[in-house]
Amino acid sequence: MNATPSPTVIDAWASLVRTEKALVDKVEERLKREGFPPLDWYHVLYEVDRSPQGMLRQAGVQDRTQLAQYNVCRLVDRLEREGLVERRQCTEDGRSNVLVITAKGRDLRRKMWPVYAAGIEEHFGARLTAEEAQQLAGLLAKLVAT
Amino acid sequence: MNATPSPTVIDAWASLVRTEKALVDKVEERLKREGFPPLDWYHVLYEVDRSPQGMLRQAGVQDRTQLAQYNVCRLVDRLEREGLVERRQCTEDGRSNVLVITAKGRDLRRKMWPVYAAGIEEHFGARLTAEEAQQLAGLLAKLVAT
DNA sequence: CCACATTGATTGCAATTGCATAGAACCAAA
DNA sequence: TTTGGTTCTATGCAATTGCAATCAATGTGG
Repeated sequence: MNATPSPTVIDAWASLVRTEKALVDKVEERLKREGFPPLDWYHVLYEVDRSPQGMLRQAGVQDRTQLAQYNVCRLVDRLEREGLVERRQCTEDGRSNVLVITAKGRDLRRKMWPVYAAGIEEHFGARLTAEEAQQLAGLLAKLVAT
Repeated sequence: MNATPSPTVIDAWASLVRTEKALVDKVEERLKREGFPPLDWYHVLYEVDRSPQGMLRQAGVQDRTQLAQYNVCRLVDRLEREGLVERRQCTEDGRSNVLVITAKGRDLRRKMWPVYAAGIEEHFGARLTAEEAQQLAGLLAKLVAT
């Protein structure tokens, strides 16, 4: 049913996996070097922050970040412990939490961004033209079509 | 020194990170479903297997897989415990280990490949033409140039 | 309304990973 | 050949992740 992939495809796959890891490692390392928490913290804060009223259900975070449910749960534990988000009861669904970003959370996100951005630019943006970046995004988009 | 990336670049970056994770998760899930160990096991076995005489130093594994040094060490512990590779003293360098793949290791790798391959094909290969795959690999290659 | 499957969140326990360090072998320069 | 730096591997300990349940709230079909 599924034929074995062509060498071209295998090569492209390997490039994808290796390159992504190499780049993320470099970007993460920069964040760590500057004393910031891991990228996942940023991504969660970002998703909550950009949601209406700075609120988002845990399940929403899960969808947007692709983290496993129990990982979201425990990452939120940590964020909450640090005072970066709050968990509130959801009025519409008794099972859900609504996460609310705090001023401290917003502030951390704001401070992380320039460092994250510099990493993206150095290792990624600076190596592609605008057309190439678009082309890349276009190709990647084809891979997640439903 | 590092300007903030353009929206196009940020979008492409986000696509890269998200897409890679989504695809790897799907492929890993298939392996798990069929009772196989994680992808990293495969990658290590693969690298050792394809090296001359089925031997490779641990440091070589580290270079090729981009795993952290201590992770290679402990992953090799597990592989060794399962009888998939052996650690031997390196005759040329007293610090090094040489990993040797066993028959069992080769066998596992061989059995994992069709499952891995089917995952690559389903989630990746089948969604791209040969030209697109090449294009993608080309773009990714630009990102790791020294 | 009553099962019964589903969804959202949590948690105990085991496995893995990250961090910091150690220690041995090698290497290069004086 | 001694000193000091670097490479390669290993490990104790803490943090994170994965797995497999559990539990409560919803939703659904009869």
